[in-house]
Amino acid sequence: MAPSTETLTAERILEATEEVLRRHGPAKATVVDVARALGVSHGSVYRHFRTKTALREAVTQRWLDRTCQALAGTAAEDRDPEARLRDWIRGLAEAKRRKAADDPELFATYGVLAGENREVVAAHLVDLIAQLTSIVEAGVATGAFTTPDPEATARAVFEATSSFHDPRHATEWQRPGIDEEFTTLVDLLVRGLRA
Amino acid sequence: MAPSTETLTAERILEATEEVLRRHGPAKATVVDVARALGVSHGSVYRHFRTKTALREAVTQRWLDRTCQALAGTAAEDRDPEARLRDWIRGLAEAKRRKAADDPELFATYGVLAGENREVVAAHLVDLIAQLTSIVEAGVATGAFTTPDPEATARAVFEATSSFHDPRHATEWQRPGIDEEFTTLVDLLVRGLRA
DNA sequence: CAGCTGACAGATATTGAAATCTGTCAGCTG
DNA sequence: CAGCTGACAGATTTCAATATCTGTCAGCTG
Repeated sequence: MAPSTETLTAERILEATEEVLRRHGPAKATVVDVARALGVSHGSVYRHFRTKTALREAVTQRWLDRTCQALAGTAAEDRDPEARLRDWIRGLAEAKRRKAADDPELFATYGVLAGENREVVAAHLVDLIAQLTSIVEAGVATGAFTTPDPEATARAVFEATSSFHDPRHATEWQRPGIDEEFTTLVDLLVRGLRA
Repeated sequence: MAPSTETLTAERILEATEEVLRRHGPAKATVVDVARALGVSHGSVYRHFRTKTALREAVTQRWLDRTCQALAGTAAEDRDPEARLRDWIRGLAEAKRRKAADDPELFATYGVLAGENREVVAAHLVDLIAQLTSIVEAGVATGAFTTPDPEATARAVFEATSSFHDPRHATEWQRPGIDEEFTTLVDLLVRGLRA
């Protein structure tokens, strides 16, 4: 790849890393490949990321943050909490399904990265559950929902729907009738939440 | 291992296969190992199982059937459906957790086998969901539960609790507070089921 | 002189030849 | 003669030599 005149930034390295991961897959993507894609020596990459592990961690976080930001809107809106809860969960499930369907190889690659970076994933889940908690709390405030512990309930709703958003279940997202199954489950959960 | 005077049966081969899998793990367990453990030539094993794949399938089914049978009792009892539903799900989750905790390596081995034998697993899930459906139907009959489609609802309850019984989530079964999370989720689901 | 390069040591991955395994079957054995 | 054996061909796995990669750093460059 042609050397660039632009400054070498962490962001540019992360972009190149994602591209290299897309091309080569998680097993064969090397720091040397990333440097080559940027037209620099691999030593320069190490100036921005201490280790290959740190680079992979950062690219994983970047990927997860994108999902988080897309949902933050729904979580912060000021309207019917029940509808927002439905929209939020559906948004999460559909975002994941779309990514898995659009580029299965890249999705599988990030599945591997997620497995390598449990702590980054854990922090991501904390973020997501915090968003969901805020919706449940809003529902309790309007009297739409009843629960002694909104945080625990939000976690329960999140786990209950995990087969529709956890990448480990991605192979099952193609079966027919999955939309009906999802709706049945969300209906059941919402009934359990209601006052 | 000393040659045995007993007749060589499919069941004896399956027992030996499980032992070999326990000792060597899924990657290194060979048909020759199984034959050696039984004191016969590997040709004899092929008299009972057409291929190594068929042998692994059979041993996987045997393993899954044991769980199924343990739960069939709870599903068939004649008492309060709500309590039975709670007991059944808890029984399923605890059986899996116990196996994972007692012999993590063997559990991981069967995780690999399950991944290799999706169809066997699918049939197992059909069985389990049928059991759960019979409990939900009993609840609808007594008026304890309300649902337009007991089978779909049973499936929803099964999927909702999958993070507590699906082996792919086994790494999370050690975290503290998991019992409370399980109880919170089952309470939520039961509330949704009630008339 | 801030940022980059490229040679280097140790760690990791690739490769291809040798060893082992799978699945078959003609013939042995009780 | 029903059931088992063991030699065999082709497929797969192992292993050790070879190549590549990671992470460092002294020195170059703009």
